[in-house]
Amino acid sequence: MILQGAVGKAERRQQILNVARDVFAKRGYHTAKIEDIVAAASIARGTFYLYFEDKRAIFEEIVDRTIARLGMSIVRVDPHDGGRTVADQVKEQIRRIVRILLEDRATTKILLSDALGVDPTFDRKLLSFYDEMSSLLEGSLRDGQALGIVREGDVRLMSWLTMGALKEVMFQIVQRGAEYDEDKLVDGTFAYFTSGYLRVMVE
Amino acid sequence: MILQGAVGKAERRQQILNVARDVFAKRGYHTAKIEDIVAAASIARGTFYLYFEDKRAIFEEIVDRTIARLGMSIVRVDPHDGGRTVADQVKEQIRRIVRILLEDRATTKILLSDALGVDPTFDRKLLSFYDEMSSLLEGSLRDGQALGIVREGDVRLMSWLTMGALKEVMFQIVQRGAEYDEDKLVDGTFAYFTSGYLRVMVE
DNA sequence: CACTAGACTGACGTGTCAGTCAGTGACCGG
DNA sequence: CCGGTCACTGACTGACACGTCAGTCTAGTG
Repeated sequence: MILQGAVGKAERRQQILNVARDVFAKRGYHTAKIEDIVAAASIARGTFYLYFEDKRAIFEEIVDRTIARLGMSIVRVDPHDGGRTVADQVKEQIRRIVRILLEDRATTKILLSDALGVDPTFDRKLLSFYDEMSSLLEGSLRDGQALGIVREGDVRLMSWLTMGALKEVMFQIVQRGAEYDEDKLVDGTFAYFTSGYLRVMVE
Repeated sequence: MILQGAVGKAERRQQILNVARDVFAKRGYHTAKIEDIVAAASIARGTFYLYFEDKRAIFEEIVDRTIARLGMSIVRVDPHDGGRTVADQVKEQIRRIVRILLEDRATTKILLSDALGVDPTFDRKLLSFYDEMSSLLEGSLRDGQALGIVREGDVRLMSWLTMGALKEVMFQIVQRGAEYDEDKLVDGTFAYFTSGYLRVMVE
């Protein structure tokens, strides 16, 4: 049995990953130097490269993890679910997304402010993730329209508006390090989707 | 009277500015090299530096112009305006913003995808611009609540949701180079703000 | 034609970092 | 005690792109 000097391989890897996440969150991808990461992790420059291919690779791994979790969290709303109303299911959907994003604020900040513009290949990947999310949402909205629980109108536009609204709120919260009651957040957002906010005679 | 060889100083400056805007829009701030800009403008490296301090300066100038125009376009809604309903005024507000952003798509793309993460100082500037916009909106929403034309609820949250929704739509449109009928866009967005889209029993 | 102003040029010097690699010491099995 | 393995180190290298500046070219002027 081998007793590592200080830490095992997997632990070291995880440690570097965590430190790098914080550094990226604090300084942004381009401003963050490998030097900053290794200094913060108290390891030598070379050690970093024993665990990660290069700067981009570690960044990608950080972002990928959260993207994957977000992707997994999306569940199709089932209008015929006996126990739960559509409203509850939508709320739960919002809650799941909010939870994941607030759980690791550093990564969320990276995802929502720095991840775009790192590298053309990576950009495409991220954009297609958003596309996928958006398409899923569009599909749901179309189903909803068929069932009469979603207002008529351009579903693509609606899905963009919805994604953007959520993204911005999460960005603002992590950006400012603000605490926000999860229920208030979910309910407020749900109310927004349900009925907007402007109460004004039209026509 | 002096007749310049090919172009006057002001024209040259403007030419470089336009070319740089396109290059930034296409490649992103960090990927775009000064070399790309001067090549596209068919000028020498040195010439660039006769007109602009450095890369950051020209980028800032491009973004600043649009930010300033956006800032100027915001008009307070006046509920007691004889001729125009609140609804019309809000629609017009949306239309003004959409117009400015679609008028120069290249700059809009830069503003909404690359401008963050360029430089800590610049980041702060951009964030405080968004803050300002958001505060203005919050104020209007509060007024609206007092008048009973805006639903009760957290105005800060509402303003974030609103800004994000608009930003995302504009981003998607310029990102994809999609054509979108201005009226459909304005009406669709307005409808979203007015009444959301989910038609579902609550409680 | 000689001279000047100033717009323009592009080879060059320089700093910055990402990534490398020869070397060190700890530990282990024989 | 010795050879080997393994995690780790940090000085080093090379590429890249930024910004400069000595020099060119052209159009106006006397």
